[in-house]
Amino acid sequence: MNCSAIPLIILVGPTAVGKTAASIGLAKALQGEIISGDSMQVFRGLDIGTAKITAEEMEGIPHHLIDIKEPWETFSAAEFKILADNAIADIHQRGKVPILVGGTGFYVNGVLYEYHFGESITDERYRQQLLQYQQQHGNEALWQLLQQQDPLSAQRLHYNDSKRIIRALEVLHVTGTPASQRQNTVDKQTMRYRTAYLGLNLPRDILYQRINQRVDLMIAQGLEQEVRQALEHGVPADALSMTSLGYRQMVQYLQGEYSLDKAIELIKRDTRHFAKRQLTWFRHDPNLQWVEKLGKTDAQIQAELLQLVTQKLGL
RNA sequence: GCCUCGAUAGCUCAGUCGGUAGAGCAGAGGACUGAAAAUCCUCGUGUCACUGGUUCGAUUCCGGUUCGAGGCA
Repeated sequence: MNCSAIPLIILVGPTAVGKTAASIGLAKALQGEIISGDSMQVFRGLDIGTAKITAEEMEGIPHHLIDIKEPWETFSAAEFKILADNAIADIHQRGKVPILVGGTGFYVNGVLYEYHFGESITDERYRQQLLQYQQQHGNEALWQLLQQQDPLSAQRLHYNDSKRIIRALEVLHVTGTPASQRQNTVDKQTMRYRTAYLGLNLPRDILYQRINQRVDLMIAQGLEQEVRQALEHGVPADALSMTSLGYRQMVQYLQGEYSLDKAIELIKRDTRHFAKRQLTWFRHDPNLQWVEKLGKTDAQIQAELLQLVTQKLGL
């Protein structure tokens, strides 16, 4: 699909860096609409723990791909790509500027670059079988299975990365072709849209401080109650949405695995780890232009972002 | 005041029968093709509290000092 004529702004950055606030400024200045590029804000009812933007904070700017799934449903990068493409086309047709904002690097890449996800291919039962096999025979035996059936994929995957090994086996099982053959090599020279790709960043220690503070704020806002309600409303404790930061630890706390203090500490730590992984993902993208927030006012940051957009897209 | 125990990585601690040290956590770097807030890989960091002594050599043994914990008066 060639959409390369459509202009797109993408704003990324680690969690808690301040993407949300910055995105509103951009949208206002550019007649934009926002598409959330976030794997967890798609779930209804998960507001506090995902730091979801509130109606007031939106300031009238339309937001897409937030609250589109129930918390017991699943979601994927491939589905995100389809929905995001549709939203971008729709926004563009109405004469507005699409702005993709989020921290899920994999989702962003699916929209930005040509990833061949293919048709829907999952087989829950086969996955369960493999999981059982893994529990009985261990990680290396599972890897051996892949080594026999798709040596190329096996070579790329560490034998402990059982999640990806299971996926590779599943792909082969369902489609009959090895994952290594279905996957294309991504050419980062070619972006699918006419894109201004921007990243917001802060020095690590300041970012970590903000994360710690934000977790405290989430607790004060009633994260515990939000998780309790989700569970009461029938969201399984092992649902995809409950594996995310904040929810996973709260569920374990509520199940009596450890104290609330311990849960808070773990949420902070795991969120710091997450921010670090996000940085690793974004850092190596040749198309991403960084804006350092340190020592600048919101207005200065805004001006800098706008300047980069103008430079790139001529908007 | 006396006695006992402790002082080793940012934190919690292990260890060296004398040859300058190691785990976990924190932290750093990396991977990522339909679970990605997931999953996985790699990696340091030290005046071994201070100060004398014994010794070829002391973080390790002995003495003293400081700090901390407990006990006895």
